[in-house]
Amino acid sequence: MSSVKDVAKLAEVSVATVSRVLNQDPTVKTKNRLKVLKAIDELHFSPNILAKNLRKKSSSTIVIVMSSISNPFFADIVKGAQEAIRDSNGYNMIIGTTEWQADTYRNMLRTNQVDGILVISSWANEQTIQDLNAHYPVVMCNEYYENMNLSYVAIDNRKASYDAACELLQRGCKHIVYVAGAKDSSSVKDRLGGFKQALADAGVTFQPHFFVQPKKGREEIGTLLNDMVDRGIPIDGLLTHSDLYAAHILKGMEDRTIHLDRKTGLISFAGTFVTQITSPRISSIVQPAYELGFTSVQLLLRKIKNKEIHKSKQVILNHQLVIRET
Amino acid sequence: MSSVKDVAKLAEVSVATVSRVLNQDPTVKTKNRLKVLKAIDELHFSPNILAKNLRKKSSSTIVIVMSSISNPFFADIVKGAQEAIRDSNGYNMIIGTTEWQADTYRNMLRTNQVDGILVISSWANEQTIQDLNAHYPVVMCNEYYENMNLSYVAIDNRKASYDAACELLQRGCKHIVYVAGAKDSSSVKDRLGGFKQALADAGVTFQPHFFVQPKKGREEIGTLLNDMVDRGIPIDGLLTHSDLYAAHILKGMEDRTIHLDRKTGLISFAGTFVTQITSPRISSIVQPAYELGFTSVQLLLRKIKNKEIHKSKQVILNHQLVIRET
DNA sequence: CTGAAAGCGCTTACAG
DNA sequence: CTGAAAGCGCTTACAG
Repeated sequence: MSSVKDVAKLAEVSVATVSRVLNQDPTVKTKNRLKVLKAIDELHFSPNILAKNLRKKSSSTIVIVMSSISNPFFADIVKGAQEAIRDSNGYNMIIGTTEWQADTYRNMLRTNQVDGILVISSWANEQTIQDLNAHYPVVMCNEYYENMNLSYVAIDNRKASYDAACELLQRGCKHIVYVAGAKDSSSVKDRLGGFKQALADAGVTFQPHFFVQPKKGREEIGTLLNDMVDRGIPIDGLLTHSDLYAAHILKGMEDRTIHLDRKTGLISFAGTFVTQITSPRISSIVQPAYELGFTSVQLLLRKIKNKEIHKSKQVILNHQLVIRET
Repeated sequence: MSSVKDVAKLAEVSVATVSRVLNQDPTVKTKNRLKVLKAIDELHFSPNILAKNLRKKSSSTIVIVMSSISNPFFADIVKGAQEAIRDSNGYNMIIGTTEWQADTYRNMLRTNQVDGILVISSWANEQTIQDLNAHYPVVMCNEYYENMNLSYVAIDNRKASYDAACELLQRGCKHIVYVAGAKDSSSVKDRLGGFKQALADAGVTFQPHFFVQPKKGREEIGTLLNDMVDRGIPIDGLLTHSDLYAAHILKGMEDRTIHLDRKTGLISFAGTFVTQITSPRISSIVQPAYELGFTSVQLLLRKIKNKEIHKSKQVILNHQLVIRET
């Protein structure tokens, strides 16, 4: 419960000197420094961060917003982010929830509760991001918006999707269903673009009814696909936006005639642990989740430290096509 | 960038009045209130939370500590917690990481950055919890410590484990391997206790070499179990501390002679989505993750609001044995 | 019902 | 190298 005042009194110096010791100001004479350190120790003093941030108008804290905490892919990104924070010496990170509105985050930034914001995936619309990005340090991870001088870290989703589609086409798949993500984010668009491109390059016509976008949740996929099977539409390949989609498809298809293996391929994004516990194990475009998080935080911290709000940088990390049992 | 001072000037009242309007003080005359509200609107003012908390010595924020963000069971708990926070009108929640040391949390509590702490699972040792619990509002979720007047929410792990073991015994399993959690937490102990009790009640001797505790990570389980199989030790049932253990066992055993189905049973804790995407689907003790989180936050908020640091309450929620395909 | 003033616990020009 | 003082943006007794 002690404050700098108490420490100052005990150490027989001014509060200014205490503050200087706290902030490693080299001008403090060793003798005084030692006295202060001793007093701090005796009183079990530690500074009030609230007061410090209020005064300094900065918090050495970033907030990371995730659309869904239960997605294992995001969890891996967070691990990378944590590591970068640990390497940052002095910065902290809090995890915000999507429950909070954009206003909450804007306020946190405005009042210096946090110095910057890392947006993982598509939590907010373009307008919101643009608004935040104009005034505060923002980095997006995994998704992006064009034409707004935004810093982001992602993979080349178009290329990744193209690669996956080529793999399926090479296996001889002709009737490939594309299961898109629920929201119309950049990754959803880019991946669909890459998929179509691969078909076109292989001389295969893209059939609109092979495009499936479950807007209401994972359960819907099963229904949608089973409908297709029941209507006699042939399916000999699938490319899905997420591992969990793929896992649910695998389960949903189990008691149908369609059998998903290495011939009738199933490839998913993003290669989390989920792809390793299903039977068969799911082939996937593995995204460097850890690096995505790590690099994003590096970018954000650089922005904050160098006060480069209006300087943006884009980093594209490499993906990898890993063939497992589908 | 405006402050109460700016608002006061524009509304032609004192900052005290502005503050009163901000805090819904009913004594402010309607005319003044309207003037203030208008000024707030015009200036796009919103209060600086840092300054407010510093002055009020409370933050209306709780922090939730999780041992692992990537565990789907914990993610479900967090969802419940979020819902309770939303119902709380006015409280916020931040998610802390295990990276932070106990000191960080103690400091957050001491300097009113947060009003209370919710500890999910076993993040800290008994001494740390006791220390925090003596001075600040603490609630534990999913785990507990005895003899320290601690509030917690959990299931009856002993009973749950007993139930699961009985199911296996009833199926005729004689050689049941028990795969314990890595840390020696209350749930790990209680579940082992329940398991042993069930064996005893059924007249089956507990064999120490049927107790497996992978301390180094999930990968170890496969090795440990395969060793047993290779040494000719018969296994006709398994009870595991987590869904992920079970999922990995299922994969690890695939190419062994042992086949895990509804006869040679496999039952896991806690029934997350993981148990539904494996083949076969894993039977499990389903824990009410959402309710665990929800109830924990309720308990914590009550403690904070009523300033009942030294009054503790324990809530035991019901578990459920769900038989799927193992 | 309202305002002037003190204070939450820090940091930082400024003067010496 | 150090201290007195101002100030970050709020809230809250206190007096009127």
